[in-house]
Amino acid sequence: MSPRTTKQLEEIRASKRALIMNTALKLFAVEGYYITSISKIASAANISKGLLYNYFKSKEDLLSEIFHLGMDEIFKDFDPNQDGVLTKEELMFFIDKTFQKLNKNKDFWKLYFILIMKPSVFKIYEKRFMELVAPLFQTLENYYSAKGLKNPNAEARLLGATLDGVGMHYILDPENFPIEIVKQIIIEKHI
Amino acid sequence: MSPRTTKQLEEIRASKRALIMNTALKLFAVEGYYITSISKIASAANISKGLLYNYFKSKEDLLSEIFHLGMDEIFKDFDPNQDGVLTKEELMFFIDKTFQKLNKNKDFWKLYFILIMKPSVFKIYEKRFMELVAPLFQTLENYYSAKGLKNPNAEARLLGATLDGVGMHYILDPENFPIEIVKQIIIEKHI
Amino acid sequence: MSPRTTKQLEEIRASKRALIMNTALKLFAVEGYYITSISKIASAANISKGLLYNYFKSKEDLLSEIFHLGMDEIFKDFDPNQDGVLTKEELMFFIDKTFQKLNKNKDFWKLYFILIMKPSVFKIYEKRFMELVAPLFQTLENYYSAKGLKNPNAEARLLGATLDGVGMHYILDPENFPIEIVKQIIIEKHI
Amino acid sequence: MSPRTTKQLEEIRASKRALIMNTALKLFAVEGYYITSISKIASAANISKGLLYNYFKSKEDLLSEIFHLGMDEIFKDFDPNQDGVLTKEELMFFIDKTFQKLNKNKDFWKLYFILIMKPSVFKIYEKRFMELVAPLFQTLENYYSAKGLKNPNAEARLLGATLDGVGMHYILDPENFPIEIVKQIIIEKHI
DNA sequence: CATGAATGAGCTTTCATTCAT
DNA sequence: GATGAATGAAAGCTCATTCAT
Repeated sequence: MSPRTTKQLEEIRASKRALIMNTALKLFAVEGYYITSISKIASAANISKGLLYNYFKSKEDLLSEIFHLGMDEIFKDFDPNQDGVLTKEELMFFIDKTFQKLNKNKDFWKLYFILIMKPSVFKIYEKRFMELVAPLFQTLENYYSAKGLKNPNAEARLLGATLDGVGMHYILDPENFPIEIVKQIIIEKHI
Repeated sequence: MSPRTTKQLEEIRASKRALIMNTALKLFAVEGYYITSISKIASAANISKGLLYNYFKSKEDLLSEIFHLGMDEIFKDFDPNQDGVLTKEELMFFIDKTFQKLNKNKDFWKLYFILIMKPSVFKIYEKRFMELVAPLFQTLENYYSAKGLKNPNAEARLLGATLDGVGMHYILDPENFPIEIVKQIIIEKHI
Repeated sequence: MSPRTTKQLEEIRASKRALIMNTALKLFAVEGYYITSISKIASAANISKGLLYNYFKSKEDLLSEIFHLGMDEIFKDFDPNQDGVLTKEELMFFIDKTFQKLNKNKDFWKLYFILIMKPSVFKIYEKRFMELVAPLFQTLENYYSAKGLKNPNAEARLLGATLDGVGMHYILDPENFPIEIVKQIIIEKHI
Repeated sequence: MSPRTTKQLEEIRASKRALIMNTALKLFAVEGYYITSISKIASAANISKGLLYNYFKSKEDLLSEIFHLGMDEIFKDFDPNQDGVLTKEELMFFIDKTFQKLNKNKDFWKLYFILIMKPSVFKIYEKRFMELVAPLFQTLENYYSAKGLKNPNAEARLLGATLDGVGMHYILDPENFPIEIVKQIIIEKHI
């Protein structure tokens, strides 16, 4: 009789939004962004095409929302006390956490690797990406600097690249990649 | 006015084929595979769309040919004497060579990173890829084994992943990435 | 807390109906009929899309209602005593009144000119339109006939067309069109 | 065997372009611009949708091309010796010619009246339109000025508006509108 | 060998309309 | 009376591919 309350509506919107984003994330990661049509997403989420556009302005917007949300979630707890100082234990914890996240969000990371290489798309995310990643690199650099290494910046860059490379290889072939031992070796070499 | 000899015709075909492939490689790397239309490739190569189909049976085929040729070229001299034994000097040379190639073929490597992550596409190339890469990994593993390391396979995998990660980061931001110093550190850490 | 009386409800309905029609008229005139979506009208009128359909059974129906109401209002006082006889003063008054109305209802007249040319739409309104306009033309014809002119019908038709043409030009460029002087000339030429 | 000559291609392009424009003009005039879908145009012209986009960048572009070509053709011989001086005979000739053109290009004129009132569209054509029409009005003004009339500009504007109004009414109801007699009366009143 | 007009399937997107609440 | 989530048909447009020349 009476219209739904604001709270009800918000719940509907939030849960449907999440449904669409999760469905799309999976498809984007498994099939690729261009291959995945709006129709496919809609029917996989059991909604109409039209409704999707009620939640997202465009296909690109949907991608962008997924990516930003993912980045925020992934990076949010890499920011423990923000003092910029890293102990040996903290760095070990950081690396450990990285691998845990990789395991828990394979779909997102697959999308991340796909997107990060997409020329036209990377520019859109570059700024946000740099904002999130820059402090991380700085902290790492400080760590290596305090350790007395000659090229702390290069060491930090190398660790970042190594983690990305390992992530890529692991995601491409999760069954055969010796992820645990590799993690140990990284800790030995880079701490 | 005499008809072209078979040899001349073959030369024309070969050079036109190369022209198309190089044009497409550049566009694929810079703009992306889906964005790049056959029309664009044809007009960038100053030929007609029809002619392109005279050389490649589909857009996907063109991509595949580029990728395979690239892979073959890139990997062909990583196979020096095939004895499977690597000295310290040879490994250093190998790493050095890897970075040189990265620099000389940025377009190809960009395409390589894009494609390798594309789920639907990777499967097509997986076999050939593994054939090319497997002996490399084996040789590396032997090297680390001979060196007495505990986990030679993981060490080999890690070096591969590290090189890929560095390649990715370097290609994304060639101006700022300290490629030379990173190379030195890799040599220190992994040899 | 007592339920609203029937009369109150009727008032609410009437005023909301008018609100929707005025909002839509403005948007139709300024943006065009097809461009203006139901959503836009609803949000401009601060109501829900659903409610709009409580008052009008379709977009076309809304347009039709606006147009009919406008026509009725515009033409209602062109029918003073219905005796079909027009004095010179009455004709001057008529022309004057026409221009006044043009000024007061520019939005409606713009819509009128747009719609009158729309083939598919004109047929819908043609009958009502003719019913309203025919007596006017008849009266004008009688006037010219009484004045002894050779082609009273053509004179009446010409005056009608002239007023429409002037209306169009005035609405397209209200700042520069010398409406007052033009009115005087029309009076001179056509009375 | 050999590809078509440039001349052949030009002929194909020109005739197909004209076919599309004529088909679209008719449909736009009879059904309206928005109602007429690209599919309808294509199938009325017996070509595929895709081919239409080979000749026109967009639906709007097609409309624009039709309108501009029409305007140019219509106005091109209203520019006899460009001396800006009009004799009584020339003005009569001008009015006569106007009505002839109206008759020969009813479809175009219908489209013209539809478009000229379309808010969003008129702005696109305004400039070209003004360039074509302004000298005409100037010449008319000079004529009335030379005749010693008090308000030559308003007289010119009125004649323009009258011709447009008559055009509109005639097009809306060609069978019943006494076009010939009306023309005579206009000549009497405005010359 | 070479051309580009032509096709048509399939894409993203819009929007009038419905209906459970 | 009032809401807005949901639908689905249809729109404009793109593009890999074909084929007559």
